[in-house]
Amino acid sequence: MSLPHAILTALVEKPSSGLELTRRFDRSIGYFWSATHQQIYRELGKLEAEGYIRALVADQPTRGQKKRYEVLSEGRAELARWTAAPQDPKPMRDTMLLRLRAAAVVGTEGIEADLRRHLDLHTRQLAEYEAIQERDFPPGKDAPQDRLQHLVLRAGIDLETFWTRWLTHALEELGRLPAGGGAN
Amino acid sequence: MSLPHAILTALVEKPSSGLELTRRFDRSIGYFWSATHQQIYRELGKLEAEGYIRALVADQPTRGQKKRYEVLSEGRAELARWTAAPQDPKPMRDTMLLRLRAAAVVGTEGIEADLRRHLDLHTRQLAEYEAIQERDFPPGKDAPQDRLQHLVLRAGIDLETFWTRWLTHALEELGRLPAGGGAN
DNA sequence: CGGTACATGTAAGCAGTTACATGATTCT
DNA sequence: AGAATCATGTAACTGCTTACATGTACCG
Repeated sequence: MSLPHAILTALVEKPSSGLELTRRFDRSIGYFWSATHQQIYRELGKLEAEGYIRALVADQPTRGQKKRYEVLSEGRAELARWTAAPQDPKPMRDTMLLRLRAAAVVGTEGIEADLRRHLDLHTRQLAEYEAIQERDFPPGKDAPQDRLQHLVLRAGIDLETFWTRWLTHALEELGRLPAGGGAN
Repeated sequence: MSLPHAILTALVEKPSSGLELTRRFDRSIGYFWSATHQQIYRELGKLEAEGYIRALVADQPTRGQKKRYEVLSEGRAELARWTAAPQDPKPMRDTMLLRLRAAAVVGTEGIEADLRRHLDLHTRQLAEYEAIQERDFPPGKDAPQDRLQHLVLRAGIDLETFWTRWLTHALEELGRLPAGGGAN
């Protein structure tokens, strides 16, 4: 039940239309909670029905017409409630780790190329995060309101740093292996 | 499409019944691909129907009767194919990061306790991983067949290390904040 | 007036979660 | 015989993904 709250957060930060939200999810919020435009439109409908947000539009027509949504006080209250409520961390689910475990029994044939590709993708993502950090959080001045945003960005940077290091290490190990088939 | 391959991997490592698989997912494979017993039984049925695995049982009855599955050569081939096939990394989805971003606009009230709780949970998980490392991969001897398994375990250790550090840092930042309400 | 980009939506399907049901075995 | 545990399943639901549909505005 996180998507509605991701949308509420985005709308509190700045009232937007569905497509604007979609773009913002691609840029910033989507870095840790991705969503497609279909999910967003569906969820906007629900949030409006529940009285958490309100559409500002010249009423009548509905398709192709731009709608701008804003958060109502009930929505803001729900977001605050959700933020404070305890939630268990979800168990990790990572396909690459699973594939390496599978490679241990069926052989490492072919996985190296994809490890390299992932390393490249994570390296790019890391560079993107670091560019954002330099732009939005230059060293020296550190406004207290921005501390939380910076903290979240730093999680992204540290995670991508972890992946680039781990993938590099994995490629080293793979190169040192007797090559080809797995155990059994 | 990862669950069937997680199950195939587990079954290649060791033929098992549904419940045995469930337990092994709780202990080891589930550390990076969790699954409940309902998912596992459903998926075992599909895998059998597709001719990837075979049940060894005294035929007739079905409920309450223990079934042991083994992987057929088609299943092994499918697993090898899947392991080598390129797959894009899934965008991250983390609720705690989302909550912190929400806290930046609706206030940090109440989130600190859950950050502490998560720090505790991740600290325990890290300790569990390190215990496994000491038991299964003692320093010094390093059989080449085990290198891949160790690599995967190390990913778990490094990830939990990241979370404990980041959560500690987050709690420090939170304590240094003007307390209570967010921006706006 | 035809094409492209903008903007909002519908429908179908799949994967994962939660709650519940049922049979078999073992222990007292 | 009754209770606890082992073992296998069914059903309903929620959330996410993929593919497609429809309308509007603008540009040449």
